[in-house]
Amino acid sequence: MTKLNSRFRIVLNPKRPYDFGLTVHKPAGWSLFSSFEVYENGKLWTALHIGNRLVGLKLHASGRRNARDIVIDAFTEKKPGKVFVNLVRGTLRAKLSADEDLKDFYSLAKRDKILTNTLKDLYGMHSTEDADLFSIALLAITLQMAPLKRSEEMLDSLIRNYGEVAEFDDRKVGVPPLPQTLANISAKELKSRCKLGYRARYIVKLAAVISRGFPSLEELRCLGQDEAKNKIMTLPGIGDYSADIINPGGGFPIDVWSADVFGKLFYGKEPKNGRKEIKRIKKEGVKRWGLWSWYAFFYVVNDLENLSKRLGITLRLQ
DNA sequence: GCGTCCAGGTCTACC
DNA sequence: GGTAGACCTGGACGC
Repeated sequence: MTKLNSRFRIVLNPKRPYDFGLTVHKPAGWSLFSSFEVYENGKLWTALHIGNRLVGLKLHASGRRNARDIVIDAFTEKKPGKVFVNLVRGTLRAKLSADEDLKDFYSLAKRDKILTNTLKDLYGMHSTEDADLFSIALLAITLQMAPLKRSEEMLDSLIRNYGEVAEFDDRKVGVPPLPQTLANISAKELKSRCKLGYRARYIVKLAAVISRGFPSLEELRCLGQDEAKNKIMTLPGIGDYSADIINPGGGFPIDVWSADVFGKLFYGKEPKNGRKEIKRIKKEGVKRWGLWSWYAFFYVVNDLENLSKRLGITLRLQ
């Protein structure tokens, strides 16, 4: 448990449209930085590592509905200097996509029979960047070959057993372990303590590779979508699907579940064998939405219930 | 209660 | 370059 008693405030003025609630607390239940974060009455308490320091965050929106700022109270163990405050500001500005312009995506979505149905519910929702490469890679690996409930149990167990707890503002938020922590744990121990199965050896190898030095999410973003994906796929246990989840440049991560969803949306029926149809459905999505494929995926899976009603089809929820 | 099947992929060996 | 088979665990299902 790390007590974070020093506090400073950052205010971000995001590019409009920007819906704070939808962006930091996605309708599909995706967390911003940690599965242990808390969202109550329009406020989010979360935590992550920035520049090797644990930082607790309390975020809320302020101002008129169409001109709202993001107000962030940041908590650290020791009083930060000006350089660190600027680092936190820049990091959060990027991770919260405060400078992102969605004009081209909305222009595409308004002309698309599927996406146009999502705009009413999700207008102003931005995709956000995960806390760090290792955190999102852990999520991707625990999602492999497991129902969502089991994936959540594996990830929660990793955080409870090996993660850190940030205590600030009368809240406690667990954050995923650092790669250097898991690089020194045996796969056997990890497997039995966190019920990870064969994924344990991937995670230990992955932790070793990242802790020895690997481009950060920020650096991968600068490489461009294809080059970043090729680089990410060199990581142990990370294949095509997981790389599309991790890639900060975006991807179209189709697995068996989403193959059912997009199969219905594209062809009107669920594929008979989802696993065999993944390639075809992925190709269709990328052809249809191009550079905005990730955003299209993101808007569809966060609006399944409403899409089901509007299109008159049953889309399997997560 | 017990056995079998299989799930929101990836890797490896083999052809 | 393509593909079958192995890989953990736990819930669903049939008996």
